[in-house]
Amino acid sequence: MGVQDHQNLSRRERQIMDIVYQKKEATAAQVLEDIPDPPSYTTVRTLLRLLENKGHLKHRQDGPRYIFYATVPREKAQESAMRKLLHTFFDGSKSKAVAALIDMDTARISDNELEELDQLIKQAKRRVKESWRLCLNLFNRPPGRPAIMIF
Amino acid sequence: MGVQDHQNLSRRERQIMDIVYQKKEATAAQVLEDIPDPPSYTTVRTLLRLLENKGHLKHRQDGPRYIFYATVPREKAQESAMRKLLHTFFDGSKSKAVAALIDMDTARISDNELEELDQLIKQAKRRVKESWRLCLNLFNRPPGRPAIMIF
DNA sequence: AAAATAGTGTTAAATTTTTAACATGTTGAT
DNA sequence: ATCAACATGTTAAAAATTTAACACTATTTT
Repeated sequence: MGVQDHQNLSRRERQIMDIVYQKKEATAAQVLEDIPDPPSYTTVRTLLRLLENKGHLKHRQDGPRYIFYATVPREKAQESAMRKLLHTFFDGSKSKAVAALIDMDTARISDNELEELDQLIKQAKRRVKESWRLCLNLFNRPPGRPAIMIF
Repeated sequence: MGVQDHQNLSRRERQIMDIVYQKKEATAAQVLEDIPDPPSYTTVRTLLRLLENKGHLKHRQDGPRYIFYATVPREKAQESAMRKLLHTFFDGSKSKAVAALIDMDTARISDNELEELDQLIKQAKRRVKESWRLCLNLFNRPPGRPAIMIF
């Protein structure tokens, strides 16, 4: 039990875990940079140690300093966070979530991101050629009924 | 300022807000039913009142009891929650989020949901016919380049 | 090598969160 | 109309979170 409950984290703990997940790994100083209403540096370190004691974080040494990373791998946390969001705001419906994503407008996008997107699109292309199950799954439809797909 | 920060909620406050959003509105008793590691009924009521004082909830009367609902409308909260998720786990990339949604497998789906999906698909169909801007937006691409879209 | 800098660990106080006992009012059934 | 059941409001104690001072160690700079 224990570890996995992203639920039972306190406010600060949650903020820190989010930062660590966002940055993949982080030092105390980096966390401090990103945390809202930042407390003192010492406080951040205390919280990091606390999270480590609770089993949510581990660290490796990098010269004199600690680099912290989550024990639950990003993909796992990602999925349960998405699941939670789906449940709380989209009645568990993936299609509704996709619809919301489509409607969202994003301000700007880096060249880096653009390149990643190209990769993703290429991958998706391949996968789609390979099988239609993705589409059916996306809309949770039984294989019998046809799904509509724009690509 | 103030209200909108879903960030600054304590653990219990967050749990309650999530339940209220998930159920659209809820009485103290209903919240108690859904809350993990449930405290006493009195405690739940205290928290609801607290959240109302802080401006996160309002209530209307239903006979003898209060029915609570969020002051920030569901769609708004939805969007900022999605944005937060995107930032924390998907490097701000909508396409990555969609990819993750596609890969997620859901256990089962109700007839009700199925019907809703049909509606959503029909709507999307219409919108797509109307404009390709949706697709471009989804992948954050400049209008020049052609986009690929899975639907 | 001494001083300054940047890190860690310990400890405990201040604050906030969480809890629930108790008092009170309102609805509904007998 | 009285009693039980079920609401709400007030209040304050208990627990947990949050904070940071202080002591110490290792690197880096002068």
